[in-house]
Formats: sequence, structure tokens, C-alpha cells
Amino acid sequence: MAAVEGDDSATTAGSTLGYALLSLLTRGPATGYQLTQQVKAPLGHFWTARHSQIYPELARLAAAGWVDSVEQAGPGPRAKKTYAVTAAGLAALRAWLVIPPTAQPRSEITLKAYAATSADPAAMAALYADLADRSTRVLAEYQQDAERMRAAGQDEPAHPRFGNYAVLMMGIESQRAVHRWACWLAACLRTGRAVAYGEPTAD
Amino acid sequence: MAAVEGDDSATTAGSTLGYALLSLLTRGPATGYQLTQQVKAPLGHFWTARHSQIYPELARLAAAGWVDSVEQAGPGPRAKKTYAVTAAGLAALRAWLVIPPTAQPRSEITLKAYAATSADPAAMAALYADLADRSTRVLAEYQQDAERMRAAGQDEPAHPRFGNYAVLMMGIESQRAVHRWACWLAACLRTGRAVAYGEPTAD
DNA sequence: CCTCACTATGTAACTTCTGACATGTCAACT
DNA sequence: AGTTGACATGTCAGAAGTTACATAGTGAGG
Repeated sequence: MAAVEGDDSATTAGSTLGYALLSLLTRGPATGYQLTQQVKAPLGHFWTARHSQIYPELARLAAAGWVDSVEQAGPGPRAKKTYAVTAAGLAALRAWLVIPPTAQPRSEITLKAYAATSADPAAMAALYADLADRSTRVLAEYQQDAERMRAAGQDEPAHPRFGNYAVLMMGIESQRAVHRWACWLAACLRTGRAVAYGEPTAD
Repeated sequence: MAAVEGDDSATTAGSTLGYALLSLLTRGPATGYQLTQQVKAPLGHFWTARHSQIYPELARLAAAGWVDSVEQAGPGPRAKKTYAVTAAGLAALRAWLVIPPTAQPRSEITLKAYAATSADPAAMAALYADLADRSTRVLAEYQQDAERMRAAGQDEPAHPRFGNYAVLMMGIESQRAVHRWACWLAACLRTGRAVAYGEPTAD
């Protein structure tokens, strides 16, 4: 244990963000800046991080031997670093992937619904009507992305970017769920009476 | 604070947890311990907190004048405190409720799907098959809760606990979404070929 | 009699995440 | 000539959240 290098990779328990970055790097080498762009979509629909969190995390991953970096002259005062996942990093990612996750989701809009009766019904109805609208637009956008991906064969599990498609599918399901729920809740608050769930309302 | 009392409530920007606790307290006075139990369900499906986070937050809410507390002799070495929301607290909650939330959800299981191609397909298929199973059981449980609530008239927006029903409805939608997605993803990984979304698979 | 679970409240150390501060180049537009 | 936006990397303070430590009464079951 004392003499062998790369020993860290066995004992270091990475953070969730670390594994997220590792997942991004399996799609090819990237700089911290590029990773910051890539966590926006489609990963960003279910996991986000700012650059201020990404740069230190990349340093930790490098220290653990899970990623390698090569430096080039950058546009700013510092060198530009391109990171790539190592064999140890890939092994760590693989091990983490098959552990069933336990974390509960957090949704502020659902939390607000919990206190819906404390607020002005009209204002709350407007809030959820707006949410329903927004989810319709987002859903249309996701559907287009999905169509593009299918045309590129990304819906095949063997495709290296199949994960992007899988995440997008969850995004579509989520937006549909939110849309149905928001429509129902808005109808309840607008009419002030119990509305059967799933029954279409005149919209 | 200098001349006008309750001045704090206008300037203090509460944390999300603070508003969650305020929402719980609109259902009636409670101790920190009881609030810890109540964040488990149905609120816990979309927002959780440990007692170690709740007690300090209650102290902050009390300092801001958003909650009041009365002390009784407790079983342990310290006095038991029962909290109730004040007029200022209710006003703050009302103001917060109508602000459209922006926070993105976080889902570890979806993040793992993003890297699905890096892991052993059989192990990943098992992971999502298991998730589909679990969501079926959870859904059945939620449906029973919903039935009970409807019997109690909690599906009426005028009912003081309507929020519990609204949150549960979102829980049902979410579990359905997760179930459909997990079934599809498991089928993809098991067969190794593109499976059309929504097409029922032999299960 | 002992152990276990429930009631009940708190603190301390640590990790994770956000928002602001800080620097500097290059290309396009005005 | 000046401004805006993209590229590119970092730090720091503080908020939010988790895990573990600490204490103590009551009642049920073995």
C-alpha cells in the first residue's frame, strides 16, 4: 500500500461532480472551459456546475490520477490545459456507475405547491399556468434535439453519445410530467374546485 | 430594527429551507422534532432536511420574527420548544410563493445514464430494471395515499392540506415518468439496439 | 434487569455549491 | 477608437447540506 503509486485511485472516493466530469471526458479530451459549456445541455437538465466548481474539481481528479492534462499557451495570463481521462479514472467511473443511487430530488416549484393554499389563488394559478407554457416550449425544443439525434444514429446503445440521448429522453418525460401537473394545478386553483387528474381541461 | 419593529422581515431574505419550514408550520404549531418527521412525506419526495439543519434554521426564523416559540419541559436535558408562524412569517411566505423558481433539478440516476456506454451493459440494464421495479412499488403506495386523501376531501383547493395532495400528484407523475424511462433504457441496454420510445416491450 | 426504540434538542467538522472578484487575449461590430 | 462577447483559468467568502457527536427521559419487549 505504501510503495505502489496510483494507490489513491482505490481509496479516493470521488464526488458526484468528479464522476460527472469523468463522464464528459469519456466523450473526448476537453478543457475546463469546454466542460463548463458541456454541463449546460443535455447534462445540465439534471446536473449543473459553475466553472468555479469545475476547475478545483479537475485539479483533484488530476491529483488522484483519474485524469491527465497537457498544457498549451492560452489566450489569457495562464496556460490552457486539456484534460483526458486515464485508465484508473475510467475504472473508477465504471465502479461508480453500477452503484444504485439514493439521493432524493429537490424541486422548488413542488415545494411552493405544498404551500399553495397560503398564497393568493389567482397569482398561484398564473405561476403554474406559466410553468405549463414554459414546459410546452422546452418540450418542443427537446423533441427537435431528439429528432436530430435519431437521424445521427445516437439512439443506438452502441453509439458513443447514446448517453446524451438517454438523458434527453428523461428530459422529455420530465417536461411532460411537469406540463400535465402544472395544467391540473392551475385548473384547480383557477376554479377553486377539485379537478380530476388526467381529465383534459379547456385550455 | 432601530425604530420600527418587524423591520427585519422586509429586508431578510430567507433560505429555501426556511420557507419550507414556514409552509409546514402553516399546518399548525410543531416542534423541531415533529418538523423533522414531517419533511419525510409527502414533502420529502421533493425536499429533505436533517434535524441538524432544521434546528439552526428555526433559530434563524425566530430571530427574524417569522416564528414564535413556547417552551415546555422536555424529556431530555433541554426544554421542548413548540413553534408557530407569525403574521410577518406568513407575509414573507406569501411573497416568496409567487416568485417563479429557477433552480434546476439534480438527478444522480440520470447522470449515470449519461455515462451508460462506459459501463457493463448487463449491470446497467439491471440497475434500470431495478429502478423500474422500485418506481412501480412507490407508485402503488402513492396511489393509495392519494385515494385516502380524496376520501378526506383533500383534493379540494379549499382544504387546508390541499398542498399535500398537490405534492403527491407531482410524485405520481414523476414516478410514472421514471418508470417509463427506466423500462425503455433497460430494454435498450438489454437488447443492445435502438428501442422506439413509448413502444411497449415484452416484460 | 437490560436493551431497544422513540421523543427531544443541540453542536462541530466537513463537503458541496453559488456568487463575486480577478486577469488577459482576440475578433467582430459600431 | 471603443465596446461587446467569446475564450480561458483561477481564488475566495459564504451559504447550504451531510455525518457524526453529545445528552437524557419514557415505555415496551425480551
